[in-house]
Amino acid sequence: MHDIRAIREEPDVYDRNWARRGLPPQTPPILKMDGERRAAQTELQTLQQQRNEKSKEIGAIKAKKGDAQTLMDEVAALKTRMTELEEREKTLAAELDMHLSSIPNLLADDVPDGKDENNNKEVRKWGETPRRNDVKDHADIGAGLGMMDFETAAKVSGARFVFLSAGLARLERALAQFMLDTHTEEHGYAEVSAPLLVNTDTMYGTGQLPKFRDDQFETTDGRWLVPTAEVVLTNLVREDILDEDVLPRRYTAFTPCFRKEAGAAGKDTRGMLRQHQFYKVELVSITHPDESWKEHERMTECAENILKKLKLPYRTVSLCAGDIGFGSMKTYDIEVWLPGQGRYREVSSCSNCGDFQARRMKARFRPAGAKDTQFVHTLNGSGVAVGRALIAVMENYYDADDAGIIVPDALLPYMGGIKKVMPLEGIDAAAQKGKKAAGL
RNA sequence: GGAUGGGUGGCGGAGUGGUUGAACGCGCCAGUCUCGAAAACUGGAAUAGUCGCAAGGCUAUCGGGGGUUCGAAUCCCCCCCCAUCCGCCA
Repeated sequence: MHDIRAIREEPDVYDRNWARRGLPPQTPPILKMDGERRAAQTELQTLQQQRNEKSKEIGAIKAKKGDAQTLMDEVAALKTRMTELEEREKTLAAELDMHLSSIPNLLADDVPDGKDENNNKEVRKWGETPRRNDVKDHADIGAGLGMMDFETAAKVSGARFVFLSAGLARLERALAQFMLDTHTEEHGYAEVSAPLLVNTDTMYGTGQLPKFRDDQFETTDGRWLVPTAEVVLTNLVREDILDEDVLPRRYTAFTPCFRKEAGAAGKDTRGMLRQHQFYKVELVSITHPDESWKEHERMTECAENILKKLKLPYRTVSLCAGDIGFGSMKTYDIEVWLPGQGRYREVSSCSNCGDFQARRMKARFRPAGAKDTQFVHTLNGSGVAVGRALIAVMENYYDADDAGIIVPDALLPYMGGIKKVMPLEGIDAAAQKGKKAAGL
């Protein structure tokens, strides 16, 4: 959400910035609505003032048992116009609000120009990505293990769901726990177990609504399944006025995420890369406005650290203007190397939203000794997507000799003594026939 | 799901139609006193919008939305939320 007063003052700044995202000038219609709204409001307030004054007089006259009929008629006469103005003001305000809340955040100056992901700028790269001949894609590896079953998931739930079992399920859980422990014990994030169903105001606060309704699962009682823990963790400070010294606040949570993937028809249909439901460990920081850029770098490093500990090759890219998310001023995507695909794929996205979400949520802090409040800055990042990290572990740690997956050192403490996830007995034949995974 | 009781300023808590933006208490800020502090005393302080160069004015806000009325925190209707009890349940 943007500050309408700031837009009034420098509409050009806004239009120029939004143009980088490919938007046509937005401020002319905004300023027009705003002007009309204020005109209606001013006239209405004048009439309200008259009404209040006269009503007060009536009260005084009646207290003395006088006759106030003339005044009462006068006030009654104001009503038609007042009702008219009230409605006009309300309609215009709603329109303006709808318009404003559907416009994306301003971009930071150092966001690279560009139309789509091809223009993203690599900022660093970590790890070796040797060419190998014995690579396999995670869906094949999973089938070979007998622990990844899309057919049954389709029967039970539909497309874009999966059953994991045995060692793979355990590996997924180990990943989540490892990430959570790292963020809480080494990176200073507070662990939170949070609601997964949220109300409309909450979804509005972080920017999923009103614009991205079609991407969300809505319940029959008007609630929404969270598409990411960012939603709940960020809304933790909604409508709060925090003391300055409690900033920054850092939260982490391990949750399922639910997404309709409405715009992704036909994309990534193979394997479990893009699902309606997946696990993710999320990082959220609430900071002082002066600290958010530093925090953005720090958060990105925290996410990268997970991949380093897992010894998974990755690169970090700065998203270009055309690829950056709605609420973000600047975003780093961390992409992990997937040998099976021979390319890097996103496992984390770290964004600084500035005060964009804070405005929507009315999340503020009071600078020490100050009378007025200021909006906090909010940041979110995946630390990291568990499902995709599992894919990366499977493909990078695959041992072609025995079709097993070597457990990365960092995960050993969480695997109950399992050092390698091996195919289930008799699985080869079943897998080749396309039969249901033997582990289920 | 059923029943009952509630939602008022940072907090507690008054207030059932007319200068109530809202008593009182706590907390908070400034000052007096003090070497300094505490206590005591005095004063100050809501949020948003809007008009104005400014000083300042005005409007709205007592869970949310409608309604009655010249006038609503106070009356009526709908909704939401919270608490307790019953039922159900991991």
